[in-house]
Amino acid sequence: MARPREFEISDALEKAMEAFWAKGYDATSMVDLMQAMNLNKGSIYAAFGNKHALFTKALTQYTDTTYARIKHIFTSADSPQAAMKIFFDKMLVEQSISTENVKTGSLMVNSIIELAPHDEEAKIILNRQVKRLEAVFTKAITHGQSTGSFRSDTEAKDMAIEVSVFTFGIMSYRKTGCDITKIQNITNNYLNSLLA
Amino acid sequence: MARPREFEISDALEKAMEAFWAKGYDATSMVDLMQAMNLNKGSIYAAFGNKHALFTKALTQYTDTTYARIKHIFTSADSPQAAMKIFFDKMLVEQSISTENVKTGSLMVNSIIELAPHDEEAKIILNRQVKRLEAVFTKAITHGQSTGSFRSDTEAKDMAIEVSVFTFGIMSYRKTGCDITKIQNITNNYLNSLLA
DNA sequence: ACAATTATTGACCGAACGGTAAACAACTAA
DNA sequence: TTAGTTGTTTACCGTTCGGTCAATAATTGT
Repeated sequence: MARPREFEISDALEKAMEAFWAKGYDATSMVDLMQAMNLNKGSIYAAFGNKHALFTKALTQYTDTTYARIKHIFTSADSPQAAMKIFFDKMLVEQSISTENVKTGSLMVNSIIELAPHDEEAKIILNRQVKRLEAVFTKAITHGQSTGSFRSDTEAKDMAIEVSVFTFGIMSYRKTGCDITKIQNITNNYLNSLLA
Repeated sequence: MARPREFEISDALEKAMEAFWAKGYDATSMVDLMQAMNLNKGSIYAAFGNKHALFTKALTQYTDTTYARIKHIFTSADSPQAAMKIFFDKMLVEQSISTENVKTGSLMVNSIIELAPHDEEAKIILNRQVKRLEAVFTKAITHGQSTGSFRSDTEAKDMAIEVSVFTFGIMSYRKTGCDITKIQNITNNYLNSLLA
């Protein structure tokens, strides 16, 4: 053994994630990251390799914890429509009550737009997240359709993708800085339109 | 009078816009722009001021021409629902058959996500575009509701915002590189769900 | 106590960044 | 023809970028 690390990897990744969330991958400099993580440049490189590797690790930690939280919502809620409502509510709150209000939108959607077209590694992580969230939606909608609470005029899988698309829309639209209560209203309308 | 400019301002802005569309504002360097516009650095600075001014001018030209095209669709179509269908179709095509397929998504949504939170000038241009597009939607939906073709259980204005949000969603979701026919399918479903 | 190992620190690197300016070229008015 | 004006070219500027490395600090096994 030797000198132990003075920080927790996952704490550092969390801080890095917040920095990337606030400014995007490109616009977040190593200096920004050093300040956000409260670490020297050398320590960051020793622990994570380089800026891109740091990003993919932070992004993976983010997608994994987010997926776990969403999955938990859908497995513990009383019904599919209750789960969907909680999901939308939490999603909106998560975007708003963060540090300094700089974390607007979703790191997933932000990163898809900035990086997916030309960053293969990021794309893999992000597409994986999209796919598994859609699987959660599909399962809930299928269940909801079988009990008659969800509309049955559309295949569950297609409806799940539509929910995904709508979610992406909310995440993007919120970045215009519009009133959150307006968005809550729109979201409630949309949710109701999914029900039978 | 003196030596005339050897290029057209709007042509140069169009080329700049394509470059910004492909890589985003930050990631597009002046060298990228010089190549895309086929202009020397000095000429660009003489004509447009600096990188940010070039961007806002290119963005304004883009939002203005796009708005004109969309407005034309809604004023010349046979009915509100026909207009909405043409709008969604055109929107999807515009994202796909561009040069080298690098222009994915929408410059408006891409820019909102990258810049709106911290770039006040860009935010003004973009919010203006969002607002006037929503006005077009609202007018069409109001008309559609009065003739009974659109659902009337939601206020036209709210439904217009929902359409806006859904459009944002499509623009973002497309960046995952998913199959466009899948998206067309989802979009058709969504459009039908707006009708009475 | 002391070697071995690993983390931290801070100075440093070349490259790329946005931006500037002087020299040159092309046009007009007189 | 020439003076005045403006566009184009190109070399150059300071700054910031991501990244490296040698020196130093902290810990463990023996």
